Amino acid sequence: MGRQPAFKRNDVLDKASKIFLHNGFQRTTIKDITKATGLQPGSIYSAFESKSGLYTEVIEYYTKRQINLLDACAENNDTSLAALKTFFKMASDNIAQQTPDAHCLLVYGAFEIPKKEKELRYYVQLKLQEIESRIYVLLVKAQENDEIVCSEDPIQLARFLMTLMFGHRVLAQLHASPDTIDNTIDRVFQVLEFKGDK
Amino acid sequence: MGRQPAFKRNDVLDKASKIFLHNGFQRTTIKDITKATGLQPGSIYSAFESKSGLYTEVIEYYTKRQINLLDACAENNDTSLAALKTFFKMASDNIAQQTPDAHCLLVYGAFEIPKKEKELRYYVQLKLQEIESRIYVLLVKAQENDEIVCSEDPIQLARFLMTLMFGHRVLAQLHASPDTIDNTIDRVFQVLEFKGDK
DNA sequence: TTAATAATTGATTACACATTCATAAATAAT
DNA sequence: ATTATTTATGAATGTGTAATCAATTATTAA
Repeated sequence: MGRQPAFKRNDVLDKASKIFLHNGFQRTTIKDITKATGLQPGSIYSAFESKSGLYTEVIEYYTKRQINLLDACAENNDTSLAALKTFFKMASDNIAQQTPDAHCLLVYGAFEIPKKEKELRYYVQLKLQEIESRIYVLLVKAQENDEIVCSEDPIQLARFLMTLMFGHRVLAQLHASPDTIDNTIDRVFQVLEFKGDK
Repeated sequence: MGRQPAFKRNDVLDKASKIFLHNGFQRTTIKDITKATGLQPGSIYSAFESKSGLYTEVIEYYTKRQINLLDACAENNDTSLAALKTFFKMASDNIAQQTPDAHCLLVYGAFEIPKKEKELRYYVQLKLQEIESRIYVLLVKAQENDEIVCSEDPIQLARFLMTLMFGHRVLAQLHASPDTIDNTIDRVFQVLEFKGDK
């Protein structure tokens, strides 16, 4: 009973995520959201409570998509190592090509969400850890199959890969050249693959 | 002729840099600056023209200090490799200890300066390149003295180190654990030192 | 002393923006 | 049809803040 919502929640999240990804949390205005979605402020507030509330759901939506991407890599590659390489290569291609996906909502948020928005900041951390733990799982599998060096702690390796990815997200903001990015990736996987002596 | 300024420019820059480092460009208000410096808005505007103008000078001031740090490392270490290690270890200690210097004004700015502030963003890029080129010089020296692997392009190595540092600055925002940071550094210098087989 | 110049003061202005709310419109149960 | 319930509308509100400016104070040259 009652009037039907005139929008699909995921549509709004999708459009909002694109805007947040481009302008960040602070510099995205409700007006931007209304323009992109065709909704009025009141509708947005009744559906998401606040700008922070909307952002929280966008983060959830975004992270799900990233994890789906990682899962797809795991399915479509023969080895876990290949899956990881594909995942990182995809990200770096986006950065090199300066597509909208060059940026990461979570890394962006880590810098940009106001300090007083404690829950929001915490949530970002949580979501990055979710991604890290998926990478960890792939690394463990890769070690079990002797695809990568086994003497290293996979927890530390996962954090190393995350750190690399973070660095790339900074490069994305700086419009770094494609070869800088590729080169860095190659170097890091050398570490994993134990090929210091190439 | 005319009244004397009641402040030393560098004092203002120093105090402002601490605030910008903590709150970023966007969330630092002129009121914050007036509180920290004891100056009134009018004085700040007549001295620095605008918030962006002040920020620009702060960036210059900050970068000079970073480069002085790097130069000091070069002087106080026997080898260029040791100098680089010391420099990165210093930064990572700040991150691990969560000191104010855990954050980098330039990396922070890369994410956070509004896109329309084109000159400011460009300036940040420029300053990061200045730091990169100092690191490049040290890497070339290290190669000349066979301290690190010679088969690699020192330009790419410098960018690799910068990327690592960028990643660390993200970790700083996320309150990463000290051992995560140290571990990552060790791993990267393994690459430089060619010790895949430790 | 006086005039010319420069810096300081801080209230004021103008604007951007998150959020609200009274009113209107749609939907479903009775 | 009527009523109850939910959603949509968009103008209005309140707040925070970058920037301004007329009045004031200090400094120096003549």
